[in-house]
Order: sequence, then structure tokens, then C-alpha cells
Amino acid sequence: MPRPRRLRRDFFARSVHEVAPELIGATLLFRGVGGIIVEVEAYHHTDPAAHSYGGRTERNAVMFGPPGFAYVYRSYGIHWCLNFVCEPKGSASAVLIRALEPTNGLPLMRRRRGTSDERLLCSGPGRVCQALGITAAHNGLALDAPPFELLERTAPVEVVAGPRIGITKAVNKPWRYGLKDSRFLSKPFAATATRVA
DNA sequence: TGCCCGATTAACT
DNA sequence: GTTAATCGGGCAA
Repeated sequence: MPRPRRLRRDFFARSVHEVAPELIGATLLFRGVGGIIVEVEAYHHTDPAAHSYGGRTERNAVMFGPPGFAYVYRSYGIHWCLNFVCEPKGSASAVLIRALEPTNGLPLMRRRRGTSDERLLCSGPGRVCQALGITAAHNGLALDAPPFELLERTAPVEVVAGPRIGITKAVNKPWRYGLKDSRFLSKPFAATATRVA
């Protein structure tokens, strides 16, 4: 097994719809804690469900910056959610990290999450940030430098696509991507989900 | 200023 | 299946 390579900043400088499925199977670590990305969603600036759809604000400013940086926002006043900014600078598109298969730093993740159930550690965007210790303090950080470490996938994976979760606009767009049959998804994909890779 | 609501989660019935 | 928790963004006034 070859040593996994780091994802470089130019990996993210492409269409969010190319990057998102390729992130499935990659490894996300934050201060050495994390796991394999098994679920993401793509948000394009022309998409009414995207935070950047209505233009630049203080909250979404990082989305309008260069690709390869973290956009972290508060969800429902309670949770934090992590995105990877993609595409050329200014296109304001990003990939939401929705679930990981935990592989590194499990004791710390269990303590932060208050559960020992491995399936509840990182299965949901708010849970990922709680388990990894990511907050607004990390909004705007580069993804190719500590405390982040992103590793390319080392083996082929089966990626499926389906409608995104928890949104009220553009609900039919199949821009949620996942590792087929992973037990760490926040929700299963339909049996009829499109296979994309 | 006031009001509504959301890329969620956990704890209910 | 339903709902409370909790708060900043965005928009009406």
C-alpha cells in the first residue's frame, strides 16, 4: 500500500461537481483526528440552496475567496458545519463535509461527542465538527496546512449520488455524494441512487 | 429594531 | 413520527 499523498490546493480549483465525488474515500484529519470522508454535498453559487446564492456577506465571505480553504458556519444556532471552498476564486462554491468513517483519534472523538458508539461520532455535519473540534475559530484556514491534513484516497471506491438533506430549495438536485453502503452515512442512499464513480 | 427561519441534533411520543 | 434547543443572517419597517 503506497503512502497516501496530500491533496494540494489546486485539487479544489475545479468544478464543485467534480471535486465533491472525488473527496469520497479521501481522509480528513484535524490535528491528527478524523477519518475517511464518506458523505459530502456540493453547493454551487448558482444554486438557490447555497449560502453564497444571495451574494457576499460577512458570514459567507470565505466562499468568495480562493479555493482550498475552510468555510465554517453556525447551523441552527447550535452546530458548526465544515465546507471546502472550490472552483476559481470568486465563484463562491463549496463542498459540505457531512460524514466520516472515524479512523484516527477515536478516544478524543468519543470524549468530545459524549458517546462510544462509533457510528454516532462523525455521521452528520454537526457531529463531524464536534468530533474534530472545529469551530468558527477555524473559518478561513488553508486545507493544505496544519491543523488540517487531507490525504488522497488510496483505492478505488464506489460513489453514489442522491438528493441533498435538510434543505428547502433545489431539493431535487442530486448533489449529495456518498460511499456506497457505508455504515457511517448520516442517512442511507436510496437503493436506486445513481452510481457516479 | 423586530421578526422569521435555517446545509442540525437529540430527546421525546 | 414530532419538537425543543439556540442564534446570526437577511429583510421588512
